[in-house]
Amino acid sequence: MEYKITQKGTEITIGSCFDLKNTFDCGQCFRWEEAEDGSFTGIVKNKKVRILREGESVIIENCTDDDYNTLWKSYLDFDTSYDGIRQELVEHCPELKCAVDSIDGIRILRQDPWEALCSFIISQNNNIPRIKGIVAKLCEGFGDELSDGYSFPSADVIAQLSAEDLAPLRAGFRARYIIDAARKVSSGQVCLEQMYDAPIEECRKELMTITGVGAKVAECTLLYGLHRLEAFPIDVWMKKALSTLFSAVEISSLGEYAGIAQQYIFHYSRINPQLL
DNA sequence: GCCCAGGTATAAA
DNA sequence: TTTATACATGGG
Repeated sequence: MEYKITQKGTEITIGSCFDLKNTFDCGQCFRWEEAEDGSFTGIVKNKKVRILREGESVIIENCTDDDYNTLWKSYLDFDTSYDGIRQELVEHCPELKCAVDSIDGIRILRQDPWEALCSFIISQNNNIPRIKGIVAKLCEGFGDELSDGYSFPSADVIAQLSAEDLAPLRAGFRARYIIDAARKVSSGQVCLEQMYDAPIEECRKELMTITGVGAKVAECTLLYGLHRLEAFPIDVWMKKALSTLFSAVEISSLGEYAGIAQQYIFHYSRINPQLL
């Protein structure tokens, strides 16, 4: 992806395959906030940036050449052609065309696996505004203080705490799940690092040894935290959407990009609730 | 007040 | 192995 450093920040010519709102506000992440002007501000690994679109360009403010190459390029997954994947999905599975066409510019971010695991534990039986609130309180309470904001606290830090220590988060029954996850990750009982390329069935099984991590949270962790694009959250809701909207689509036939297909199916059924 | 949130643990059928 | 319920909390 072509880029240049200007006085505005790092400027990347990307064309159409990056819609900020559809990417940062689709439920895959919980630490990006939209401003009135449509720009988004977020913190990743102790770095805070503001991102905006300007025509064919994406501008990342407060982003050095080094930050771009070592962090943001990967986080925003700029080496993956999402237009290509869309095309491939439709060719592979024409039934998906209406869903793929229903939303534009979604990218799957390469988030930190621990942050994704923790965030999706918090997300269970919860709504997005409150999930964001709990995650923010977790960072403010236990993350490192940065010049302007807080980092996401490490599993090692959370592992030292008890469920009572998390009471200020108002996370309810999820507090003990967060602690259990942190302790298993911190001790190495659950090794997130090796899940980038271990057989996905083994990864699922290992994640689900954590209390409070079921099929859905495990799948979201794999998809959003470990960039396993073949991961597919097969929950009750998605089964229903698939069977009513896409009876011809077999989950197994969605192949290596099932996780991305799922994003389109989810959005399509959201804007066509009468079909469910 | 009431319903619900891209769920999961636990206890019965 | 499949099917109900409780779960903590607060947004709409």
